Amino acid sequence: MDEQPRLMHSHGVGMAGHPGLAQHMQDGTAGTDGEGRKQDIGDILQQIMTITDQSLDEAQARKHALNCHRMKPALFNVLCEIKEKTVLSIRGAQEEEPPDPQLMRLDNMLLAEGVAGPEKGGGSAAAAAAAAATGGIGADNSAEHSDYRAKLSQIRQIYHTELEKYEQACNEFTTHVMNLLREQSRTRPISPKEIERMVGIIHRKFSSIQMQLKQSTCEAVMILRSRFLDARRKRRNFNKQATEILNEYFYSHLSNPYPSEEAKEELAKKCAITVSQVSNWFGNKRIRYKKNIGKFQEEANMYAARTAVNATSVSAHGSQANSPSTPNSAGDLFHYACHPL
DNA sequence: GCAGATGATTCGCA
DNA sequence: TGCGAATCATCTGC
Repeated sequence: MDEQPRLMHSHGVGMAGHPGLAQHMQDGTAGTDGEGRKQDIGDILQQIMTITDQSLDEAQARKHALNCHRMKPALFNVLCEIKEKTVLSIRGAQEEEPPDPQLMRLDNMLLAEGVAGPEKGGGSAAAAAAAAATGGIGADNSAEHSDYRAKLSQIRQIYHTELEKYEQACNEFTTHVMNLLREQSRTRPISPKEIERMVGIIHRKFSSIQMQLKQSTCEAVMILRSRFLDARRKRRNFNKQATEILNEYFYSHLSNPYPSEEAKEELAKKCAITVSQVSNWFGNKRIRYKKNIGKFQEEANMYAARTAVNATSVSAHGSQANSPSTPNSAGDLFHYACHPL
């Protein structure tokens, strides 16, 4: 390709509006007949304007004819001058933009969820975090986690495929435009900066498409996550044994039904539930007992009786265990019943 | 299907 | 941060 025409250089001042052309004409490189010159320039411009309407072969032939045209250098100089003026007016318009905060947020979120960046077990950390947030340890967790992981991995795969597609399309389009500009630089002045600017415009367009992709990926992850959390909300009643253990502790500590952290941990272990479930249970129990002592009286009596039997048998064996499930005394029940929460 | 029971969540307070 | 209170959502027995 001919590199020479692409160079933009300064020109003398002469004819108003087209000083380069004037100088060019004055130094004898152009024709002498004024009307003929106008006609020549009119022709050459017309050919440039219509070159894209022609077939490839026709266009190639025309391009060749244009490149060899005797008026081409003069026209090229004029275009160079017009261009310089235009460039001055647009200079500074393409300064480096700061990174888009929304894009940064999306990137961070995709990274945190394990969708973007290196694969970290397909978002198992996120699944674990979601599970931890609900305080559940259910036995069926692994199945739900694997389901969550599978779906997240699917989202990740789609995201990366689409991203790759966009990047490929962007590169192809950029190359195409650059080739076009190089080709056009044979007939009109195009500076490297201008090409750079055009590439920048293309990249910005494609990055806005990428942002949409990132946004919809984030939405998909959010929906998946909320569905996962909703699934965790499904409650299961504790088994009878667990309820017995919790009730025994509650009624044997009626004067102060607030288990310590250690006691909660021990109860959690015995009942095969989490500490937070123990806390929930005691919270619910206290409030419901307080609201309707009469209704719970029978239950309280039953556990009090059981407490008495246990205490007797324990004392008979000469040892007074102090485990959370070991009831204190029936006095507690009386005290609590008389002094409700 | 309905009412009551029950585990979980949320919010305000100390 | 733990608790009480209100509320939600689901389970369970009828």
